[in-house]
Amino acid sequence: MRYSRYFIPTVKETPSDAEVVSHQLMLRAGMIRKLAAGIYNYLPLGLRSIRKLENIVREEMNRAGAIEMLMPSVQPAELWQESGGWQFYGKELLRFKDRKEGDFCMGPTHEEVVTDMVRREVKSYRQMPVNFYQIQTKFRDEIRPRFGLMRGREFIMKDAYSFDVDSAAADLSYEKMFNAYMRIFERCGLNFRAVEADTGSIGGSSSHEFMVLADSGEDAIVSCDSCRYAANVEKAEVRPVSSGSGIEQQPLIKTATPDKKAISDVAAFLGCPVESTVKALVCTNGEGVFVMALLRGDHELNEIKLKNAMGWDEIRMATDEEILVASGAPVGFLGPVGIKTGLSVIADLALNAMANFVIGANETDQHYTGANIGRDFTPDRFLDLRNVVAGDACPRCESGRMEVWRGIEVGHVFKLGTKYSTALNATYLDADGKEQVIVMGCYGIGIGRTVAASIEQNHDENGIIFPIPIAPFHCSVVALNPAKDPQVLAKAEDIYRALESFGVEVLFDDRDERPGVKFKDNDLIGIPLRIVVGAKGLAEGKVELKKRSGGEMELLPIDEAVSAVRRMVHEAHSI
RNA sequence: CGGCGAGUAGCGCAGCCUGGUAGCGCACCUGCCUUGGGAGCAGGGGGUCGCACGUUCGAAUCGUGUCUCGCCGACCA
Repeated sequence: MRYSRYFIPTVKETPSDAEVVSHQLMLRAGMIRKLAAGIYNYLPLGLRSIRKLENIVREEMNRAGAIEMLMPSVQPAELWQESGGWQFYGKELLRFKDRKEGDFCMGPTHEEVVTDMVRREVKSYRQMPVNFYQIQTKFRDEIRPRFGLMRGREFIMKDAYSFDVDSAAADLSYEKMFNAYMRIFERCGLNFRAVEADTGSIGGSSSHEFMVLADSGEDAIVSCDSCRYAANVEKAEVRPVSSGSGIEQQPLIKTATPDKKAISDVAAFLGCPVESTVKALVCTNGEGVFVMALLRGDHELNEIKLKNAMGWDEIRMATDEEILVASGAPVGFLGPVGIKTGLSVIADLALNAMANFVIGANETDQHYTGANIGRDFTPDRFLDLRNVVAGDACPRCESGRMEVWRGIEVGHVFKLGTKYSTALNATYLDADGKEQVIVMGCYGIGIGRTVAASIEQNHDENGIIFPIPIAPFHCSVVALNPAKDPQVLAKAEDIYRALESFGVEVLFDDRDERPGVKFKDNDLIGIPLRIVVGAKGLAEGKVELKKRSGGEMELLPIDEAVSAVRRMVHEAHSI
């Protein structure tokens, strides 16, 4: 491709509304342009990267036995009413009417459509297992789209749906997809983790998220430094501690702690470590049910664990007024000792190992010291309620310690079970002629988000550094002062042609621009390899070869430069 | 949906408080010059100041309403 005939509108200045680096760089590199909030044009360069990723995904999905198809982005309301999603989904589902006043929506996902297709066509156990996938545009009317392609409203997604005769077979389908995802993200050259995840509103029995490690990631994940355990913090388990014993119990003493509400202030005021305090938090399901959660002072409540333990659909922290009504105690001085009956108290497992701790006295400006479980109060239940923190012991192996990362969710695999097949009555006849419900799984990859995540992970102060497999071009050939030096232009053109004849995708920078401009542009758009053809080197029959990722610039004879590029591109594709 | 902030040339911004000819840098066009890391000089084009209503002799500037965008929060396969 000749740069002069292509379209790469780069910009020097960083657009003010782009916050994360991948968004800034995709805008600056001329890969995307915003059309409306969370809705983007994919310009030629951006599209090339997206297509590269799509093809990797296709190859691996096909290799894993999935079958490509394409479903509509506009979907009839009837299907969503049948699954219950029409009511459940809320405003994120963009709804509208056609000319005949019929209700439709833009598909935010395709479980309904694919299950409808399957229930019509798949009637026998002989037709399974089967797994359909598509690469398609989804629309979710996010409350707050942000970070460019990372969280758009319209976005490209690969989604796959497996259909099996029973849950053992479904487990196999799940495993195939899991392995395919590992290959996909490895081929993309990404530093990622597959983590256990909460199944959230989509339901189902188990799921893994594929997280690209990046400081700008919206999710916190943890992984063991010695075994393979890794999980989203939402889900990550804490290793149970053995109960403390043999410590002599101190008396329970009510102590004045004037105006000390935050647990760190209380600890500082009383001169004890935060680890010796217990904080009480009140949560509600928003429907009038409240619960008091007890945690060690320095620990953080994991609302999802509490929500799941309570069997609630929703959870939030109670407001100050609600707390006063539910517990009869003022915020900042809450505690379980002598608490209002009817408010259930759940203690985090860490409290098992604690003795003689500080805790709120349910009176303004008062805390207890020397509190002990069993003697002074008894929680209704002990549960794992807190977030894992760095350094925690691994729940799965003996020696491991947990590490904490930020991650960008680029893929998600779910065991769906029979949620949709039951709702939509997708059944088949087994070998005995008996009707059975199909067992499903669903598997998504955010295509645009993965490209953005790659940039998030691979960039420097000059711009993007694409790994070869998803780079829009493999190599650029930069002709220095081509308008003035026909010799340079001619040689550069030869190199361009030679590389293309070997299947290398080349961006030939034949523009009549100053060298500095060309170098800056080529760095910005992140082409992995660069050959510079200049008059000086050419006098010796040599050109420069440099990797965008760094390393030394090499001055090589033309033939050697060409074959080196050919070799590197070939190697990158044979992972 | 709550709190905060912003809408002035393609991009980044000043001007607004204190009403009176709409400005700067980058980008763009022409010419000269320059050519190994976003050069220089000269000239030039481009804006119903988000929209509507109001106050005023006169509104980018003051008031009211509205729309859009962003940040924080809640929310989120």
